[in-house]
Amino acid sequence: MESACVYGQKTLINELSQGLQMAKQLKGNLNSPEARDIIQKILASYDNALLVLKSGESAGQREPNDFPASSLTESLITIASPQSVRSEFNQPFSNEHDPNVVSKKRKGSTVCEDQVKMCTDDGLEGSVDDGHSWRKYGQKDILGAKFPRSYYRCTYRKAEKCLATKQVQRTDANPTVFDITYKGKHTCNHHTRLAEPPLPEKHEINTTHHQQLSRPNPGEMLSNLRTNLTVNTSDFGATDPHSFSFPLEPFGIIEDYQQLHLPNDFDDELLQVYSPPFISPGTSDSNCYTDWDSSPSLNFTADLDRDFKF
DNA sequence: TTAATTTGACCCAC
DNA sequence: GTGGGTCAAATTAA
Repeated sequence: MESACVYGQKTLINELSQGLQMAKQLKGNLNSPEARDIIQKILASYDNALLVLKSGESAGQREPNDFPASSLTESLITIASPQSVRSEFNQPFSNEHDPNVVSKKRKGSTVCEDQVKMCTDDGLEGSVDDGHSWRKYGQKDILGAKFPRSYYRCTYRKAEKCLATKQVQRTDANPTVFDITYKGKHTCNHHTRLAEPPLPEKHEINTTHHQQLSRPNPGEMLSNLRTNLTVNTSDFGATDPHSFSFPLEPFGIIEDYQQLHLPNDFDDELLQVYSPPFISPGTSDSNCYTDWDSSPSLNFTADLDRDFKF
């Protein structure tokens, strides 16, 4: 069983590697700057996927079929459990979660909290959108961090007394990757497209169920990748150089979950709980993965109807 | 005109 | 005293 899973992961790595090589070949054949830019994004996406997979493999912390049913669609997303916040990029993020660092969190701020890691394709903080409307209320330089931390609160804080806040910080190692900490729960009714961000209590779902619902096997992932991951090369000249994407379709993601042969007793609530939260119309040109239990995971979402197929 | 962002100051925990 | 988090006035954008 386990060996089969390992085989599946190796296969996935091999296939991704092949795709990487193909993309490189394509890069050599296309001369337009736009095409090169787009292909560079393909390469970056593959690199990310390989990095994630290989890191998981080397760490040996997780079986290959432990990949959650997330989508590698627009952004690179990692969801860390509240107590185990650790960047796979090996850099500190929130001292609050480091047992070796004293927290200076204000008294009484016992709101629920959760963290995710997101990679935006354009590297813009504004691309980080989770379906909620946020208003920036502060920015601070953080000790030991290259980039300042931004503080956001719900736009409807006053109108609906919604106390949800989030902190967004660009990681040192990879400026296109953001560590995001959510604090508090949205009490407003202004979701634009998605369910709530993952909240701590939602991570407490029993492990068995968790694994059942979130572990597509690599073979299926690869199959989906082959079937659906396409790149339109027919209109390079007319396309915004930054518009290439593994398109992000929130409800497509839900469909992906369903494609993963989830158990029949998989209920809607849990489906929402494990739906990737960071999807927005404004950030539709990067890729994402979701990581449960601080382990790498990968899934390609793909309802692309492009011309080019790997 | 209104809403959002910026930024320095302030508050609080350590 | 230091550093993280928040406030609120000033500025900018829509």
